[in-house]
Amino acid sequence: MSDAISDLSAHTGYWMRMVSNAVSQDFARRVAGEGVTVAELVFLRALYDERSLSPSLLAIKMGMTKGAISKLADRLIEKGLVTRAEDEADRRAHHLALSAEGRAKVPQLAALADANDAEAFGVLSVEEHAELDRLLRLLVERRGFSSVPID
Amino acid sequence: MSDAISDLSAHTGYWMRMVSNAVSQDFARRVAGEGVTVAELVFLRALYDERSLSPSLLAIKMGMTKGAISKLADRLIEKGLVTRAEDEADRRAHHLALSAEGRAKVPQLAALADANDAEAFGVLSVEEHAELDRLLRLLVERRGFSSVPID
DNA sequence: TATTGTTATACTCTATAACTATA
DNA sequence: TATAGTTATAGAGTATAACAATA
Repeated sequence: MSDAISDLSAHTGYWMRMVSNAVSQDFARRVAGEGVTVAELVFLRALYDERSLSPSLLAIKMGMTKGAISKLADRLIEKGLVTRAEDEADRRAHHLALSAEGRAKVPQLAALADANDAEAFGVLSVEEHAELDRLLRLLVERRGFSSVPID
Repeated sequence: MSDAISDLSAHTGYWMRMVSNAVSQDFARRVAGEGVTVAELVFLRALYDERSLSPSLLAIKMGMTKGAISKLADRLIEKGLVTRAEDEADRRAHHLALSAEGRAKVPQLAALADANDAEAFGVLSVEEHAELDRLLRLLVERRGFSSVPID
């Protein structure tokens, strides 16, 4: 028929995608129960440590475009979790912040993230889990990956 | 302000998504140069070892729905890489197969996959790379993950 | 002119379900 | 009735660029 070529499963990237996607999809299902997507969770989490952030800063922080931030913000404002205000000095600038409801929701979402990670990687021994962490951080460091990952 | 909660970067899943998405996006860019998406590549690769496959079997093999397979097939037929034929015995059934052009393209795409994996994980030592592989396969096995991952 | 944000467009992947044709 | 496939619809993420308002 045709020449034998390397199977997709010969690649580390193949297994990495399989694990990452499965874990992310589990996570997406969990947070969907709280009425948000994973991207929205990251957005809310980024605002949790700040009084407010501009769309531009948030875009850099999340590794997304300004346009994507606008859409996300629209949805979260619609859900009552985020507020948008104009800057008084520079009237081009906006301030995005958590509403009281949004701020209350972040710890619940963080607990879901804890639970998801525990379930996903709890099948590894403590040593294996630590080694996996080390290797992943090593890759991020050596390859220069950045930005919060969004699925 | 608010209670301190665990940072997203405390989770293995966070780093896994970051690495996986970066590697997948690199890969997507590479194969885009050949005019296909990653999902299309997996589709073509699945047909490479067979004379033909039904949409149903392909859906199971790729972990996708029949509807998604239909759309993918439409695009690949449009690109001249795949053919669709009716079964003579059971006129509900279809046969999806690689065109000559499609069959010629798979080894090129496989070479891109090889190169992408080498670049992505070449920053690890041979031992570290092997250990990462082992841990990922362990997770797939113990958690029962399945289906080809599509980004 | 440059910058801040929003809006518009388009494409991919995903999921569900309605629908057609055939068995 | 059940099965094989296609088609329709909708939501989410991504990317690019056009656009309005302000500096």
